[in-house]
Amino acid sequence: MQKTFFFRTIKQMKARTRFAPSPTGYMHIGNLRTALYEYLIAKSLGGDFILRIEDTDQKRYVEGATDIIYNTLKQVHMEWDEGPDIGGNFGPYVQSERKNIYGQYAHKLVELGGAHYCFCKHEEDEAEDGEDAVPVKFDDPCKHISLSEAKERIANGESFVVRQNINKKGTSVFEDVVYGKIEIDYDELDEGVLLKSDGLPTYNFANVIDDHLMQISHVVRGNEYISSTPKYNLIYEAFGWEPPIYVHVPPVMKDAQHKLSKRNGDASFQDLVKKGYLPDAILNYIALLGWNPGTEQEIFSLSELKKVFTAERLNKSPAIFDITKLTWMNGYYIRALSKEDFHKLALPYYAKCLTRKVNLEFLSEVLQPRIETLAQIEENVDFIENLPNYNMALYQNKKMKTDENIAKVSLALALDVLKNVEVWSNENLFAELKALAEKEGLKNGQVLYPVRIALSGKETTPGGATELAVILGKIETLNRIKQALELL
RNA sequence: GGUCCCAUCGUCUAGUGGUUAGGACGCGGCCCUCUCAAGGCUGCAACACGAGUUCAAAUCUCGUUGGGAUCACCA
Repeated sequence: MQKTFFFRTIKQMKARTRFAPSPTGYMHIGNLRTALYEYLIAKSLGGDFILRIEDTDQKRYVEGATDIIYNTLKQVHMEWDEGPDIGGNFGPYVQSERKNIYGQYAHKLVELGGAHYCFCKHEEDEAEDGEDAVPVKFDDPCKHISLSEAKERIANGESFVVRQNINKKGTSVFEDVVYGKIEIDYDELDEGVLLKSDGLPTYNFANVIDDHLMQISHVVRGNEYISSTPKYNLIYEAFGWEPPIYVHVPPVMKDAQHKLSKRNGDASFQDLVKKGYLPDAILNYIALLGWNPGTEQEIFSLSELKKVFTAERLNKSPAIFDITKLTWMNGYYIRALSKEDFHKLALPYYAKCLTRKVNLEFLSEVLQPRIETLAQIEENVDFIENLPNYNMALYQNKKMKTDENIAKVSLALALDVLKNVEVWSNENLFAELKALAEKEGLKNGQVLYPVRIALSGKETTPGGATELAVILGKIETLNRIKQALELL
């Protein structure tokens, strides 16, 4: 008996957070960061992370959008403990399937005095009175309709909404984990619609009902919800429920004055992945946008984050998304990959631009430390497929002490040597050409530089002369040198 | 406009009354070097402004300025 009680208490105190995106077909970076923080709060406290789909706005529903949500979370390995696809004890996890629940609670809230029925006609597009338009607080005449009359009109089939009552005077105070104490006058709150005429709830109502019913302990959301939080508290209060712990997070910005947004054409998680960013790197980067561990460590795996994350170290001020730093971090992750893993990731990119048979394994080795996004592969390997038409002036290099004349001589010498090389490895080729330079009284660069140009036709290449030779293979290497000799 | 919130290098940030204001990205230089990278070393670079409290303020208070959010049958 005692034991059961103890267990139950623990269970009720368990941390439970929820990621509640609406299926708009776009995984916003800011949303993903919120999801991460929700996940980390739950997991750092040994709790559960719940996925809930907020589709109460049927106008915004996009086909296939939930798959994007599932796939994104899977790609970054944020596994959810309950959700539409896997179920759980607090389902359903899709708001449109919870319509009846909201209806019941909405009517109950009216009985409790926290809301009233409203029959006002909804103005679709209210005329804007120019820039001076000062929103006037809506004073709902329906608030004065008696409950019995309202019920009668509803019974007669009249269209209605349930609208919140704000009867309190004075100041609402609540505590937020990141912003601290927030005070807002009840006068500022408007009596918003809770249940729409289509019978579905607005976010303002659904989130309260769901968060309570699903026993969510920490509500994490954008700070744009701060000003309406007192309204939610009023609903909790009317029902006699305990409000959750609030964690409002600042937005992720594109620049000092604009949020990162789909509307501005800013990159979504999918876009970044498409551009060659690694999911792990993206996740690591956004974790640090508004949070820091208090140490100087910056590279974190998800499991490391679970260990060190605390919501108390979340920042209050907005953070600008810096693609340059993400790119650096992505490069770091690419370099940290095993040879094999990098090669696997590179393969699809090779397939897009290479048909020539070359040593792809070795190509991957030289490429790995040289690129910061997988998309940079293409620009680095283009010369392999087709030798570009290059200017002979490329053979001039002061530091290497070469020019067209020296190139002509050393390429001819190199050709003779390479023709007879049997072991076509980087080490061996380098040793052979170095020996050649020494024998001929040339500087290493006077041999190697022209060879590299002859093989690539480019000023900069991923790898030196002998590395390119290994990638291209013996036959193509000899061909390209012969070709260069003809041009010179 | 009312209300709420925010303010340290260009960017992400550390800092909770006494620091040469630290780190990371980026940028410059040097080393290494078969080009370019990677790696190592190094340099430049910030407390928005003004009062006040205090022996002492990036840190506390007030104001100013700047920015953001919110005021939907969207979330």
